Amino acid sequence: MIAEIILPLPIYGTFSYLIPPEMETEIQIGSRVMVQFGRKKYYTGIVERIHRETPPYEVKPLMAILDGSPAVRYPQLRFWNWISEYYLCTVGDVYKAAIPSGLKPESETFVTLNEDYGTPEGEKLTEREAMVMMLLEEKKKLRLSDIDRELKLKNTPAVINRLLVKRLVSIDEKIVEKYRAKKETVIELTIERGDQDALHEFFEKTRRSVQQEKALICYLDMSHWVQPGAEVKEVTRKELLEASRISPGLLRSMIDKGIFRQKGKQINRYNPTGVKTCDISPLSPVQSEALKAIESKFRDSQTVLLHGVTGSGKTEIYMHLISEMLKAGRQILYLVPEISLTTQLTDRLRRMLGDRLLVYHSKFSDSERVDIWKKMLNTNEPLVILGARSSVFLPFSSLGLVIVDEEHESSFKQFDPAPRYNARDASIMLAGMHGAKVLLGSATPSIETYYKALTGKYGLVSLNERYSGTELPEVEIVDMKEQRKKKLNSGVLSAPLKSALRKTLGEGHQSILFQNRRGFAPVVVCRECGWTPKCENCDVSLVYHKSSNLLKCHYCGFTRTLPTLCPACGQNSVETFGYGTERIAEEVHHQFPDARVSRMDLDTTRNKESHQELIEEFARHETDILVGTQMVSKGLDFEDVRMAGVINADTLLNFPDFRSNERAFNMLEQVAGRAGRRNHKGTVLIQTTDPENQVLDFVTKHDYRGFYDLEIKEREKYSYPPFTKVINIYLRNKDASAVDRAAVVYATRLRSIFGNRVLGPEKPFVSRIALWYIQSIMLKVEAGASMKKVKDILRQLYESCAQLPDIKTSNIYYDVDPS
DNA sequence: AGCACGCCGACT
DNA sequence: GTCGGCGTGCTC
Repeated sequence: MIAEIILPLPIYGTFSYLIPPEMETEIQIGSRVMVQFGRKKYYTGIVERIHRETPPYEVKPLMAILDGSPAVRYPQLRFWNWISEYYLCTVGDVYKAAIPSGLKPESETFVTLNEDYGTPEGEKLTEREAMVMMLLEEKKKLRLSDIDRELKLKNTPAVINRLLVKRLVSIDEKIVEKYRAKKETVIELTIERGDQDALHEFFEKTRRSVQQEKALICYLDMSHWVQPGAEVKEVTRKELLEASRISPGLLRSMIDKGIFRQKGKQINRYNPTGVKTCDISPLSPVQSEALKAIESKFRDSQTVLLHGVTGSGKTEIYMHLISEMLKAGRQILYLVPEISLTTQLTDRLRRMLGDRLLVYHSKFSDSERVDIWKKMLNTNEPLVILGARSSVFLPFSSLGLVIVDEEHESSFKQFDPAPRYNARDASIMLAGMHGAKVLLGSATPSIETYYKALTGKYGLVSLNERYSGTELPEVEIVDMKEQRKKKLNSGVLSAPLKSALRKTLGEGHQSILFQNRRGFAPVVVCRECGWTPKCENCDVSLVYHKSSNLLKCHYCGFTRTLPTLCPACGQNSVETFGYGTERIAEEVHHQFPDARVSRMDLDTTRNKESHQELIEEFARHETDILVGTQMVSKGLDFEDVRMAGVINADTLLNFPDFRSNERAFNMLEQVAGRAGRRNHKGTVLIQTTDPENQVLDFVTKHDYRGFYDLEIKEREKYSYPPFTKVINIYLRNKDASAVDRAAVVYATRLRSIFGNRVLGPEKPFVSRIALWYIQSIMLKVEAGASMKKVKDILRQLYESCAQLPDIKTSNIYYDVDPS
């Protein structure tokens, strides 16, 4: 029998392996298997299909089946295939993204120094061989990939092969296990429960030591040992040490005395220990009406859009729906943008759900993710998964409901690497496979979603009233041209923004300032000759970061120092211009020396906790003014925030693509939503040089519908989604002119099939990233057209062009439904 | 994506 | 000759 195996590679199709007879009974669809691929590599693959058609080539046997039962459920495999077809990538790409790497160990080549041989005197080594030997003498054993990285050599395998022939090194191919089960030490008494005499004896033994007695009492208390009827509760070493405040040495001596014994126990990381759950708060009349409406719409539509203004209490409605679905015994997927996975939301859900809540996102360690995966595989219980985009891949057993909060968020779309999927749309497909319902929630629904809701494809429920009856914030547009003319602004802060900050500060409230740019100064230029620092790998200018005194590339991470003398003309005339969050925070601090100013952007939230810490500090009102990027516009709901300022709306409004208006409107509405929650009307100030811009007008009036009506006309007029489907085709090459030629050829061929549905080729916004030159072609197909046909044509076209000179050396990839 | 293989120019 | 760089093709 033959098994078709999905491997974690960007190659189309599956690979056939022979199932050894002894594995025939054990193997199942979805099983994890270890296979040899090529001469030396071993990969973990997934069984997609089992059949008896012997292929016309030689097949290798499966090495092993890794688990007793499948690690991937059947509906998931269907889902993977759908993603790979719809988003035009390989199933291997989907597999790579879907499963935590701890579940897919693979082999690595290790190189060891051959001690017996040493370095023979007469033997001549080439320069590169000598370098490898030097490194090995220091480290003895290295991964092949480490040698590559350390020495920055090319073609390392060739060097290693020669050393191998000279018998100076040996290599071995080892399968590296990345998952570590978490172990915990549990403490228990060495006696039977109920043996009063023995217990008494223990007290005698510890009588001379206050500390030891304390430890014993503490244990008895924590384990409910002497409570009649109560079950003995497990006490971990850590808990006991913490509660009794005894030293580890003391515990050790009690173990030696034979009072306690300790044992290791594998635990699951996800387990929140014993959280008490409490009832959910009742809904307001408006909310219950909305809930009823949602439930009734679910009768005819799989997907319902809940359009509710900020602060209308959508979360409470979600909670009631979740509770109902749990009662029905089904699982719930609650999708949120990564950034809104704050403790605020998690704690709230935890209080209601206790350990029926599992949280899953990218800041978790891989082993933690494996634990959640395993937990879900081993259970059919009703559970709630709260997670970011990638949680659509978890092994649900019976999904009953998907909630996509902030459904308009572009971060639900993955852009790089493949699979370039949209978790919102994918989750709707996934729900379909499980017979589940989907609730999309947003204050500013995406144009596509709202269109589907208005045309009846989705059910629509609107919540127009804020829960507490708070009015929406007052928005003021500040004309920066006028400010500049009248010389009213100092730096980036206009007079009205400054006075609003002062007023808010004076009243003891908090403010948020939004600027969509990190770093100190985005423009660095030589006053004399116009030289400006560029990234060596990308087609972008470097941004000056003051705290590290470095010029940084925001695309590939390249850095260099800020030169004191201009590298082009040698003059002492390099200057920085423009404002990033770092500089704004500095300026605000300068203007308001008594205010506590904090900054929240990618640079200040690099590690797992710092994002949380900044938010908590802000929540405790230890910060008066918070300056930040996108991050400050999401999931920060604090009562004390009365003012939100947008430093510069221009970049937002002038972005060169069809979603620019939508993005700007959503962004600004969202920033506005931060100001004035619960009974207090807030103020929003938007600085711009284009105060007449229509988008701003709609933001001022908080008029989503007005914005939508205008935008949908534009989309129709210029044939953009939802009236068409967009597929962006990217070509990548390290050679700039080759990629240009390839793109022209490709676009010409596309045009001969699709006519004026093809736009481009053109250089994307950033036309070179990490040494790759990029060209893009846009394909717009009528919404009603058969996507299967389109995709078949694209695949055929690719195959017919693949051997053409410049295309052959280029990489081609697709972005379906770009965001 | 790796990885091997084979071609080609540079250099002893 | 040998070394190192790089393009090409294959992997069940």
